[in-house]
Amino acid sequence: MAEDKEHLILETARRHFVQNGYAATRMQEIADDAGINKALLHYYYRSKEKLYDRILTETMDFMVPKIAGAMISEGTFFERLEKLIEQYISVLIEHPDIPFFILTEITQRKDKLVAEIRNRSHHFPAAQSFLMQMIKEMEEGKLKKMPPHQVFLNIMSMTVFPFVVRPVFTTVFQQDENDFKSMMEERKKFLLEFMKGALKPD
Amino acid sequence: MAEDKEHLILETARRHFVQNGYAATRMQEIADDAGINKALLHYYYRSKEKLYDRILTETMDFMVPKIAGAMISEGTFFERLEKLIEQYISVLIEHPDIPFFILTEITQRKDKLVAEIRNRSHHFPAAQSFLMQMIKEMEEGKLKKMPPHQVFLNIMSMTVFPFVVRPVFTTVFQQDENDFKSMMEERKKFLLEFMKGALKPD
DNA sequence: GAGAGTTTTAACCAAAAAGTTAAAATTGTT
DNA sequence: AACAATTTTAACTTTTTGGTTAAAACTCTC
Repeated sequence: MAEDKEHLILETARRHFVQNGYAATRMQEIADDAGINKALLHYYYRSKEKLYDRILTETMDFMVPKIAGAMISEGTFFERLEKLIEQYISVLIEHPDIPFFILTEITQRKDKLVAEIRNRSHHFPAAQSFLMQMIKEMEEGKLKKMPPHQVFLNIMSMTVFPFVVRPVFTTVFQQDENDFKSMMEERKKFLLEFMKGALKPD
Repeated sequence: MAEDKEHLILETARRHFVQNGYAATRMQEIADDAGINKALLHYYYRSKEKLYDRILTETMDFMVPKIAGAMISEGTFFERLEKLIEQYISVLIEHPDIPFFILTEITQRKDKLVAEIRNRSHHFPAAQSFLMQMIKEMEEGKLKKMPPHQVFLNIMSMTVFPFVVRPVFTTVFQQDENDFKSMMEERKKFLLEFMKGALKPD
């Protein structure tokens, strides 16, 4: 029972912080939502900031290895790109609020976020190696020559952005969660084909 | 002098709301930053919410016609795409915080935002017409056949997303504002070429 | 059933922030 | 100079929110 409540609090807090950000999250609401009282909240987690820090750290612990892991596979550039897109979108379908969470708190808590990113610098080589292979295959003529960082930005944009705008998107186009999910499923294959077309040498 | 102060307050409030969002913005900070006192703030704008609403409305009045206007030009699909990318990125270079602002307040004030979007439904045909031409040229074989809404999402992603992640991006890659600006300038031409490669029929 | 650990109750405190007020001071206009 | 409009001053109230406390109640284990 004890760890149950402790865990329940953490998961409820996660939902609130991730969906609403730090400033807009109320301790009372977390308590109400978890069906417990504020006193217990502070019994387990001393303060709002400590609770938030824990969520941020756990989120980074979860996401960074996923992204990095998706970039360090073996094979040709397109084989690696396929894994990256496939794995990345799959994780985001499961956790669609995380990109927005990370972005929301940039302005407020940029220093904290950047520190968390820097703490995980051992994952940086994954992105490096992915970029290097892109550059190599461009030089070998297997891919059309273009600015690698712009291409990288394109890949990131096209995978992550839909999840960032999801709340507007689904509302404006009157989609439900399942419509969006299946559009993102379709998107895995589509994005790879799209990138192949764009990067194929003339 | 009178309208000066009124205007100064509005512009200062705009900066704060746009950069920090509603919840994290303090009326006192707006007053301090504008070099006036809180009393005057309420003398002109009755409450925080009214002030915020005004900023949101003005922002939408500014952005929606810009985006729509960029989509309704004449010419071939690629001519129209060129204008869209060129105009859209130019506006965002001038107002890099706006995409983030709009996104930040989705979760909190989604209803307000969606209402503001719906109020401007007379601009929807612009996007419609842009999509229609894409579909037409796909059917004529001038463009490779692919899901039009996915292509549209790609265009939006690649134009807007860089501005959303700009704060992390510049920090992590130790860029300054000018580095970012020139990267976005380069991006105008790059994106068009990229899209041409991706959409060219085999 | 004794005792440790957990949870609730209910009231409370302190700080932050929004908002109000009234009088005085300043500025602009004629 | 007189008057109206603007702006400041400074103290104040109210609301919201994070955080605390102490006692009681409950639960689980031995």
